[in-house]
Amino acid sequence: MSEACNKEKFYITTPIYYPSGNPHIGHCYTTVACDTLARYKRAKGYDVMFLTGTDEHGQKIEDKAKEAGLTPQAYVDGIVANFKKLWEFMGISYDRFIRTTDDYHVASVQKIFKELYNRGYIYKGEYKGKYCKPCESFWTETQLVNGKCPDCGRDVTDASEEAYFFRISDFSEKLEKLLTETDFLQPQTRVNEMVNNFIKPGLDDLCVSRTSFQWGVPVDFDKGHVVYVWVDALSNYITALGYLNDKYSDFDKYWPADVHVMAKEIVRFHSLIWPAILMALDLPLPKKVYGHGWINFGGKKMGKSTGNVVDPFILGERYGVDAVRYHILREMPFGGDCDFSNENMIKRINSDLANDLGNLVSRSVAMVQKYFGDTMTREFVPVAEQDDEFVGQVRALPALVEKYLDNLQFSVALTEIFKVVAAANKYIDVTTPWILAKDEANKGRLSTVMYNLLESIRIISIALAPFMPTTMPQVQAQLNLTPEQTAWESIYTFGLLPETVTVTKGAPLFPRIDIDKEIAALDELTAENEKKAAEPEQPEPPKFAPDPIGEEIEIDDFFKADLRVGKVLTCEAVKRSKKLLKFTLDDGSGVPRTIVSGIAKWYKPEELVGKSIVFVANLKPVKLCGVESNGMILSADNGTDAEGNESVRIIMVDESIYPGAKLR
RNA sequence: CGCGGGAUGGAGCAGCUAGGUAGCUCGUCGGGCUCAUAACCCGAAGGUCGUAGGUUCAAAUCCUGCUCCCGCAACCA
Repeated sequence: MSEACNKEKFYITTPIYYPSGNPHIGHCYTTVACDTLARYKRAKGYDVMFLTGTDEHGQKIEDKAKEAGLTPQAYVDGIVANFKKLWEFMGISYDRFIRTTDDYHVASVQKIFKELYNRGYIYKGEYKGKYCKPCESFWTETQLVNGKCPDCGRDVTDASEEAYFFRISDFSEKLEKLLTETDFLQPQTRVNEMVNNFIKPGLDDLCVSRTSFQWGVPVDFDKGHVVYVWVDALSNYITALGYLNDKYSDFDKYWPADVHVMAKEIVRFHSLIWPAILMALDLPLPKKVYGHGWINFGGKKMGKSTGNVVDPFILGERYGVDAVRYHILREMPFGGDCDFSNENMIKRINSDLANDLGNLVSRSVAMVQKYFGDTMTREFVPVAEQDDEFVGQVRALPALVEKYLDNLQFSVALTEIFKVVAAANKYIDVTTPWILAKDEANKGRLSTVMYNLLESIRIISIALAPFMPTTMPQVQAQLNLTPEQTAWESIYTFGLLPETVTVTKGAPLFPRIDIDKEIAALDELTAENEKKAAEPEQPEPPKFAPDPIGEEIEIDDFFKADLRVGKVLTCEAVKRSKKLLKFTLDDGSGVPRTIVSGIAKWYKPEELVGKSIVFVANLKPVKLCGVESNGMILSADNGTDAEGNESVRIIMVDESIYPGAKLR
């Protein structure tokens, strides 16, 4: 048996990110959290597999590539390179990077799909939707724009597309048990959401193949079908270990995953679909799925704080990668969301990293040098009432850190570590080394105090190393620690540091940041970026490309639609809806007509009252968000504005036209 | 009555599961120290714990109504 076989394994994954745009601070949070955990487990002696990667298929990528005038592959290659660059920059120690366009993954997915089919969990059915003939595209109801094809604006027809479905409904009882009776899904608060919203109403079988786009893994036994996201993306967690492929061969070693980490919006897929797929394949389930919160930028402070700089490259360059890693892990509470602002980040860096930690190391090392020269030998002179509490606190730290890290409570673990940093600063105050140094008779006591400080710094540096992998080795270098003295297990032994220590003063670990100057600099940076972003827009006149003219129709087709003029009597927002406005119209009939229209984004209700508009009068009524709508208000797609937001304007007509007048 | 989360001193949060002196960080003010990155240490001011009721000897904590925020879901006919 090789040594590796005796080690316990730890398999941790980030989601595979969707490279439809460049990586941002949110991607960083998940990945840094995983990296910290991976480093911690490695330090503890686990055989760690840390997987990350990219999910590169699907319609959206196909579209984005077309927009950019690239092939989908070329498009994703570019963005994936940026992801990899960022991870290198952030010090992410992933062991493997999977791309869903990797040959071995594609081949495995085809086998998995076939296997699910053979087992009877995937069946061919019909995917009902809307079809646009000229575009040969399928759309779901929700993709339609004003009931028309979002691509060309032409009418769509009810149609069904042949598609394969996964019988997730077969697993709903098992899934409910998994979620409610185990701690599979963390934090627990997410469980209710899953069970109430998805399992209790009944799980619909999942559409797992599409024919409406090509950029995906082909279903090898049915031409024209492409595997639709779920089976393709989720199975990366096993194909990357070599499941049904020859590229790797450590599936047996690492599966099941110890934890899948992700942001909360994709918890649903990982806690319902993924376990169901694994159940269907008769494979063990991951031990834990952890959904963390989001980094928001909403909470704008009073004052004129303009846009925040959140580009991780810029932040890392200005403040150091470790400071950024520290901040996001410290700020994000277990399970909840946090608000990101440059101001808070700088405050945090200054107070925690520069003032408390950096300064602690700096003053301690400086004192040793000043009072003993570079090398100090400890003479053991304890003073119980000064030392015991402090040393006890340092000794208690490792257990706390491990407890919280094992539970993915990064911010709490950091809080505990920094309590010890504060205690060390206080210890200096209580023991007053500068007074001891004045009397040669106190040299022994002084050496004990300094030793205790250095030893606490050693332990702190080990505890922080997974969080701040660049800076902590610098701390350890100042104490000239050996690998044995920085090994994780050495954290338990207060007093491992030899009696004779040599120190080497280094540069400040975290230079203090002048907050006002820095905010000003960042604002300038932001302004520049905004200018840059705005400039190229200006030379080009606001572009408006009318949609192509639709299919030829007979005049009778036109007269099928009964278009009328109506005067807006009242207009109000529909409750619990973001997009809808509810109109009552005078349509000439004497009875007010109610129409609901999705134009809340472009008009305020009050500005429409009294206007004369055109509506389709003989449209079949439907309920929208609980309100019955009798018709459709005509509006024009008016291109996109400078920021790329689409614009929609209502057709308004001459006030002199009577309500109820028919258009032709 | 779709599901869920939140409302605690100027700011950001903890405390609520198992009711009983309201705690932390930042900021402000005062003091101490001088080893240190104008850093560190101590102290003080500052809270009707969203609102109205209820249970209880006792409620930030349990129950009910309400208001406001935020996610998810739904919704652009």
